[in-house]
Order: sequence, then C-alpha cells, then structure tokens
Amino acid sequence: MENEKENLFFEPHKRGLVKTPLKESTAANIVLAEIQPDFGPLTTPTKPKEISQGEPWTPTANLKMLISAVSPEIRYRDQKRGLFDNGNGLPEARDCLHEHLSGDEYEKSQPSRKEKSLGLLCHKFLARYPNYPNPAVNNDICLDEVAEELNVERRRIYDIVNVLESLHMVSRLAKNRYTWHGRHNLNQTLGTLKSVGEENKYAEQIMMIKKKEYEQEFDFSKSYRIEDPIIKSNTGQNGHPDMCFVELPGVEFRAASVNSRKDKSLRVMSQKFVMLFLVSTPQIVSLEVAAKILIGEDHVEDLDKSKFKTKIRRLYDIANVLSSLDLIKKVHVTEERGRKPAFKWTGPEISPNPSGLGPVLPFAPSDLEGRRSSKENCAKNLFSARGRPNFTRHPSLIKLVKSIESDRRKINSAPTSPIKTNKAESSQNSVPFPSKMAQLAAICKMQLEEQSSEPRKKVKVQLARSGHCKPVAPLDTPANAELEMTAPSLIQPLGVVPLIPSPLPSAVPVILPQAPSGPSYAIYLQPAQAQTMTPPQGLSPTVCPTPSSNATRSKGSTDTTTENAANDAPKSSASARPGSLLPGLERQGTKNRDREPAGERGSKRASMLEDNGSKRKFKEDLKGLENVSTTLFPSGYLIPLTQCSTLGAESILSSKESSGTLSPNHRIYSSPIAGVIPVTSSELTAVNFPSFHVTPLKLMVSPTSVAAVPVGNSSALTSSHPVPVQNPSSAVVNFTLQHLGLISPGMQVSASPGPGTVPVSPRIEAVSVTPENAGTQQGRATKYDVSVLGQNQTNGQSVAVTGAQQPVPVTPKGSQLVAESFFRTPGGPTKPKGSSCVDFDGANNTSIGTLFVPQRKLEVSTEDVH
DNA sequence: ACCTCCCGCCATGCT
DNA sequence: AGCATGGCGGGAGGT
Repeated sequence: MENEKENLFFEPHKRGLVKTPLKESTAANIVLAEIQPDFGPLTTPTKPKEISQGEPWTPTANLKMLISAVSPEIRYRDQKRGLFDNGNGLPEARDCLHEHLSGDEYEKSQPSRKEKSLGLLCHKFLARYPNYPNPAVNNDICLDEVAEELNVERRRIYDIVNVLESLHMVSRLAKNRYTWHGRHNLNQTLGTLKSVGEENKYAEQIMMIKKKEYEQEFDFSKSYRIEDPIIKSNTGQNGHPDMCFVELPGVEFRAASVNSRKDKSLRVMSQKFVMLFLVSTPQIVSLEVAAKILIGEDHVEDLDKSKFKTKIRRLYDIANVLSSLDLIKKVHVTEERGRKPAFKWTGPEISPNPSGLGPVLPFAPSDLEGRRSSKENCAKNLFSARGRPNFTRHPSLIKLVKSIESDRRKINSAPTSPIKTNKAESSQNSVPFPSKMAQLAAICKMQLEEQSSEPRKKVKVQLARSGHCKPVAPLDTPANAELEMTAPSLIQPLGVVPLIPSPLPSAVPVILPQAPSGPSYAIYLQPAQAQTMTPPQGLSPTVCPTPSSNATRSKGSTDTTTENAANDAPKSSASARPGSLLPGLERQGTKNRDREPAGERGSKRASMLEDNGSKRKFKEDLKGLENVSTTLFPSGYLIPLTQCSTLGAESILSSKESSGTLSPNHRIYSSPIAGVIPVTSSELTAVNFPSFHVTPLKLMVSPTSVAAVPVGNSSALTSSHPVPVQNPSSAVVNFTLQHLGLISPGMQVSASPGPGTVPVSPRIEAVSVTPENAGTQQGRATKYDVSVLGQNQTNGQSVAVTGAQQPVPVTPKGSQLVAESFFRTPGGPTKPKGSSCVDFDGANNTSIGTLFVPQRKLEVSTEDVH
C-alpha cells in the first residue's frame, strides 16, 4: 500500500492536484479529469488539467457546467475550489489556498461553511483522481494523506469514501487505504443498484409512502397501514432491516478488516438512496421520502422524529457527495405546502442490469445476478418473441399498458432526458423505461449504458486505447452490433448472464401463456418475479407482481455479516437461488406493520385528494403490492463480485458451462465490449481489479448498433425498426408501440431528437407534450388503466408518487429547468411524476396497474411530497 | 423560522 | 489499550 504514493504517475493525487487547480469549479474540470483518467497513469504526469478546464468536450462536462451554473451553491463551491485549487496545486493547498488566494477567495474559503462543505470537499477529493483511472496502475488512496492534503478531519473523508464505496468507485484495501476505481464501475454499479431497487420495489415503496402521506391527510389510520405493510414487507422479509450492501464485482473489498465493519449504514443508505433515483421515474427523490424509506427498511418501528432527522442529515451528507459526482442535483419540489428539498438524478440512465457487466457476475451469485440475467433474458426473449406481446394478458391490455407506459416514459423521459442530454448519455436518458419496455430496452440500455457510461469514456477509452485497439467507433457500429447479435448467447452467458443456458437459479423462466415458443416467449423473470407471476390480487392482470424473493436469502446472510454474505453469496447463490426464491415466499407472512415515521406527520398536508374509493384502490393496490413485496424484497442484496477477476468468470463458465464455452478471456474478446475495450483479459487479470475493466463496458455501440442488437434477437424488431439512427430507446419504444399496435409500423417515434422530449406516437405526444398535461396525461392514464385493468378503477389515487412532480428547480437550472418546465404545468406539474409510476420500470409489470392509478392524480403527488 | 449540514463526541470493532 | 471507523445529533451558518 505504501506504494500508493509511489504510484505517482497514476496517482490520483497528483493528478488530482494538478487538476484540482483547474478545477471543477469550472465544470469542465471534471471532464478533464475524467478524460485524463483514461490515460491513466501515463497521462497523469502530463495532464493538462489546469488549463483545460473548460471544455467539455464531453457531454458530462457540459452537464457539470450547467449544473454549476445553475446552482449557485455549486458555483460557489466551484469558485471556492477554484480558488483553492489554484492556490493549492498541491494537496496541502488548502492552507495555501486561503493564503494564496485573493481576499475574495480567501474570504469565501475561510469562513463559510460552504467551503467546508462536504460537497466541496468531495469535489476536491474527486479532483485528485481520474474518473477513469488506469487500472493497471495502483490507485491507492491513503485516507490520512487525503485528509491532510485537504485539510479536513478524517471523519469527513470517511463520509466521502463511504459514499464512494457504495458506488464502488473506491474499495477498501486496508486500514487507511482505499483503491480508487473511479467511474469504471459506476454504470455497472448503478445497473446493479437499479436492479436491486427494482427488486426491492422501491418504486412501489415510494408510491406507498406518497400515498400514505397523502392518505394521511385524509385518513391517518388507513394510510399508515397501507404503507406499513409494504415497507415492512421489505424489512420484514428478512426479518431485519435490510442493510445489505450491494457489492459489485471487482469491488469487493479485499481488505479483510474492512469488511468486517458492520455498519455500512452510510454505505447502505447511499446505495438505497441511489436506488430510489434509479427506480423512480421522475428520478426525483425528496429527502423525506428517501428518509422514510430508509427508515422503514431499517427499522420500521422507529419513526421518531429524531430518527427521521438523523436520516435526513445523513442523506444530506450522501447527497452532497452524489452531487459532487454529478449524479444528482438538488432541486425543490414545490407543492402546495411548500417546497421540499429533493434531488434529481442527473447521472446516466441506467438499465437495470448491467449486461455489459458481464464481468460482474459470472456466477450469478446472488439474486442480483440472477435478476440481471433474468432481466436481460426477458429482454431478449421479448425481442425474440418480439413478434408479439408475450404477456399473458390479452394483447389488447398489454398494448394498452405498454402504450401507457411508453407514454409515461416519454413524458418522464422528456423532462429528464433533456437534462441529461447534455451528455452523450442523454440518449439513454431519453427513455426511462417502464417495466416491460424496460426489459425490452434493457438490453439496449445496457449497451447504451455502456455507451452512456459516457461518451467521454469512449473517447477516453479510445484515446487511451487507441494504441491498443482499434478505433472504437468502427467497432461499435457494425462490428459490435454484429457480435452481439450473432453470438449473444455466448457473450451474455459468459459475461453477464450465465443463466440463460441454464436458467435456473438465477432466473426463473416464466412462460407466458401465449408465448408460443417456449423459449422465445419465455421470460426469465427474476426469481421474485417469477414467483409472483400470479397477479396480485386485485391488481391489474397485466402485470405480474414480481416480488423478488431471491434477494432474501442473501440478505439474511448479509445481515449477519456483510463479509460472509459476500463470500457466501457467490457460493450460495447458485444453490441458493432456487431455494432462496421459495423461502422468500415464505417470509411474506410478516408484512404488516403499521407505522410510519413520517406518516404521522402527514397530517400537515392540507389537501388531500382523497376519495375513499381512491384510497380503497390504493389499499388494494397496496395489498397487491404487499403480497408481492413480501415475497419480493430482499431488502439487501449482496452481489459478490469476487469473481470479478477473470477467474471468477472462468469458474462461472465452468460451472455453468455457458452455452458457449469460452474461456473467460475469450469471452472478453468476443464480447462486444471486449471489442470496444482494448483491454485484454490478461490485462484485467493483471490488474488488481480486472472486473472493473470489463465492467466499464465501454461499449461504444452506436445507438444504431444498439438497436440492432436487440433486433438481432428478434428479427421482427429489426425489421420493425428501420430506424437506424435512433436511440436505442426510441427504437425500442417504436418497436413496442408497433407491436402493440399503437403505432403503425411505419411510424416511429423519433428517439429523442434532442435532448428534449421525444415525440412519440401521436398519442403519446399528446400526453407527454402538453404541459399541463399532467392532467391530461393523467386522464389518459386513467383511461388506460381502466380499460386495461378492469379492476382498477380509476380512482385516482394519486399516489403521487414519485413525486416530485413538481420539481421545481429552485435555482434556475439550465437544462433542467427546461426539461422540467415541460413537465410542469402550472398547476400540477407533476405529471411526470405520476408517470413515474415506478413500478413499471422494471421490475414488474404487475405493479403497473397499480401504479397507474396513482398517477392520475398528479396533484396528489404534490401532497405527498411534503 | 426553516433548511442545511458542519463538527466532533463517542460508540464500536479491530488490532 | 489504542486506533480506525463511523453513528449520531447538537447547534450554527445560510437564506
């Protein structure tokens, strides 16, 4: 470890130092940093950082800039930093900074807390390391050193590191040491978190909370119950709060000591918090909701204010770090009552599963993997099946649902996308996916993600690799696509989903009734989902609730010890999976609970939508959810990535014998990713964290290619989508729509043309487009729901869901504003949120029905927001 | 007055 | 015992 320092060239620090000065203050800096990373060690020395700050050649950079521009705070920070940085070139700078800096700067730096803010500190911290460090190099981080350099207490560093660790951007090596992974794994991690979040049904939970709040307004008692059950279920399954920490491949903590810590709460909180963003459609999460959910999971019981407050404090801490990472941005959700602090996800959109990750789970260790794989599978299957709606439900219903979903997505996406758009990633952003769509899209997304992982990455990668590999671009397009298409099975199995060949444990193949071709149609649902396949009681037929039981198993283990769990996970995973599923079901029993921390407060909200009917619906829905949930939530999943290393892959292969037997290495090469990425397996191995390398997935696949991929599976799709250029997401949407019959084959929705909204089918457009639409949309949703789901009534309960409806950006934010503005309507903006009906996403269809209902009432959302 | 959240006490757990 | 981690919440800066 000592070496870490030695690593100078890699040294993040140094780089950081250099960069730091540049600084993020200008958003650009970050970008630079990112870029640099690729070069990694090599570059480090050189680094131009200072200079360049500016340019964002990367979308990300743009975002950053925008963000910084938008939020005064950030600017402030940046400025300060800039000052600092300038002052500091070096780590110690801080002192220097103050001194060096001019009075203004000095002042800023000194006094205000802001200077000391965690966010700023985090920026500084991040500035020292490249976003994409060269794996080959050691990127060790010595906490003490960092603390000194940054002139902060160690305690603060822990806060930062813990959050970063939750994202697998760093991993602990030993006592004071952490290894910097940067963003290589980020997408993967996010994908995993999303998957977990879906499994945990956070979306549903969010809805519930909102409902509850909203209901509370109406009726206290009822609301409580409703919520509780859900929440509890989550917790309840395992019996304890799910504190599980999601581990990613490669990230696993090496240092024995490290693992031991029981707590990880901060880490866990961070992950969960992130999951909330990933799962919720609007991708806006209010602190209240987040706190409630986190509390709920942890301890349903304690709902004290104090606890709530504490959670919120922690969330602020986490949020600051995430903000520094540009993953979220602070916004305010305005509601009737007032505005609530909330955060909006500004990070890359992620597909639930990191297919690209392949590296990650060869084994399919835990549920996650299974899930992922399942998801992927689903997507594949769907595509293959493509021709038609696989779902059991009547096609008509399905269509409706899908259409709705698509609309919602679009709507949702629209807002978001624009924002994101800035980045290359935007492409992904454009479409949030609903469950089914999501699944379908999942593959695409994954790829996209990879892409999205950032254009910069690509660039970087290319740059970096250029030497190694060929230019990415060429690869991406045709080559990659082809690869994927041709040998998807091989690749996937290897990398991501071994399951496919032998479904099993990880994924449960669900056969859709209609699905003619078993396999084609068969959807591998996550175990949980599979279980639940039965529609929740009242819920709409359309979707299946999918509970994810799988996780549970892991959790239990995790609870005890993360370490153990981690270790076990892989082992057990295989075996466990099956068992886990079942068990999960068993657990359902305990669900009930009443309580809600926040719920109590709920009374505040004056308005309530109320409607007994609506409430009832909700309840029903909730029940459905509950049922599901019980099964579902595994609250914590551990993903053992141990396998990260090539070895893992190999083992996996061997064990599974994925259809294609490829040596891990081969896989790598063969995989599209590999194509893109210059890194050879050998390299990976060589490096400490091989997995990461892979992970990054830098698939540079062009959108087109992406689209192609899915298509590959299903010829129909391809045929259907002529559109080459569209974003994959759009392609998917189109595809879906077409299938559904919503749109004529000829029609296609344009992928998000711009960052902005994407025009969808006529219907969709109508919905999405209009601002006010919220109402309109809602109305629509309702209609659909009704028609689709016979059961659901229209009540609108609004679940408000997601809240955020109105995320009004407090500060004028550039991009966001625009996007948001779309959504927002004067009155109740929110639609977007409603649309959010999280459930759709991915996880399950089942929820869809439920979710929809809530959506209707956007207004409600407001309420719930607190 | 409320929102943020810094600061650092002190518990926890490993060495 | 000593040290590393981090939970936690008082209380202050900001707005």
